[in-house]
Amino acid sequence: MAKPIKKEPVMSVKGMHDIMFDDVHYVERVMKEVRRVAEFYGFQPITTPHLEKTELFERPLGEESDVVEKQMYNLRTRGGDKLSLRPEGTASVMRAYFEHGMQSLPQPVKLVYGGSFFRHETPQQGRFREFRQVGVEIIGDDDAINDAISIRVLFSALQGLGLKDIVINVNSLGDRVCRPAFRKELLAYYKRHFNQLCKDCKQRFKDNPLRLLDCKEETCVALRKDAPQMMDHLCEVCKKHFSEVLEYLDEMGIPYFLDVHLVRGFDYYSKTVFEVFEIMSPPQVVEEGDEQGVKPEVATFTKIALGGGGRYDDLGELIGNRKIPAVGWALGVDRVAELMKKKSIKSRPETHPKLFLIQLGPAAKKKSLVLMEELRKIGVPIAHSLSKDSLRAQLNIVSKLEIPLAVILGQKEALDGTVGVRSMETGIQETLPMDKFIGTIKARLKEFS
RNA sequence: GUGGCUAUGGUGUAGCGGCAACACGACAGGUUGUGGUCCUGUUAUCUCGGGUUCGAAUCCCGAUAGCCACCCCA
Repeated sequence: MAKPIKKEPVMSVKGMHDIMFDDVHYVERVMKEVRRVAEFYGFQPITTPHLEKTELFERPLGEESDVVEKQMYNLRTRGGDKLSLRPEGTASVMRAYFEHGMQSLPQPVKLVYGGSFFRHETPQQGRFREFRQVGVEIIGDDDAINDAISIRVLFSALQGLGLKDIVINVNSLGDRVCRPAFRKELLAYYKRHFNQLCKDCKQRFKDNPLRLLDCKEETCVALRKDAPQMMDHLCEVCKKHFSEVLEYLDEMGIPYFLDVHLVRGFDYYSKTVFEVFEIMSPPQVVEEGDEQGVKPEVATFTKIALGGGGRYDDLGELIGNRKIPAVGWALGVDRVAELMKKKSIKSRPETHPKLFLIQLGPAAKKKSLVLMEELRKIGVPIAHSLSKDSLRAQLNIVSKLEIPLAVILGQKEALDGTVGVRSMETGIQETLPMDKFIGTIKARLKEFS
């Protein structure tokens, strides 16, 4: 009388997704393109572990920051070590820099990295708990040319991926010399207007005052118009640095906007900060006859944040107890991949097979294993369905896959030492001796390329 | 963490209190080696648990999950 127990099928973890089929090619293409451009500019690849000591992230990201406070996947080992799944890449790369004595290499050290990162937050469009980032870091030199080069790589990689409407917003956050004074003035200003702030901003006022500047609430936007700007408070060093960055960008013809309200999430940034966006066209009229489809407030330009970064001259001290200037950025790979797909940009060069290998009978099946390997060696992509034995079922698949040539290797052919080559379009089939097959097939394939 | 919306085969949907339907896909076959069409069959305890009712996929409550937005961020 035992009640049948219904087992819930095991599902993937919330916010962590399977990436399948062509989507994998998109993700890989983004990673590869960034790496290709970066390596051209002298960056070297690095891969760091997914798990790090929790403390590596605690100070650099800001112990009050949301990421550290509630978004990190923390775990404790049997030995009692506190570890975390990495929520971002810069701290790890910086750690590696010190750990492997990269100070003794010619400076700056230029590194490119990529992989999965983890944040425990509520998933929504374009934001998952496991997400992929690719990024670069230039460590050990404070010259503004490094800021510019890093942006150069970012921009070129996105262009190389076929994204045309890329815009870079830049700003300077000042440094330890000038930012405290600015912060004080900012707080004083907002203290006077505290009552007009939205609920969230009242919280920001306490936690992260710089963030007051990029609230989207109407009253706060109005308020910030008269708010003090970092730009007016930069010290001489920061001012010079920033204007040099802009000069280099001008020189390279990289389009950018000065966004004086741009701030970034992590504590470790100083001086230059930037974000990269794709400008989306105004939304099209939804469909004819759907009069309610167009909302006027939506009919403006929208932009999608793809990545961002900046300079972090103080991070070295937090991680390696040495002041090491650095600049870098990270790109949201999943977002870029999604965007490319939406824009019908190809994920990879065409490798769709033009040949399908059909086998019939045990002897042919074995021979086809050898034949496939020969084709692979000469670089001919091929499709097959070795687990199906009926000729009809196999031909059916050839049709569905829209493959122009079927190579038929059956019991008879196996005995004769021949293969049949059938054109799916015309139905014409010729029989080739096996030893001539490899030579002939290359020529035949040219018809379809 | 806070809110809104949704939940029917592998996928996309219909049914809105009375036998769960359709399309696509997948698989098998239509007399043992020649495809696309066609035909047949197979593919669902209507997310789960309670309640209302003679009767629930349908109405109500709860759970769970997913999506979207806020916060935050890439």
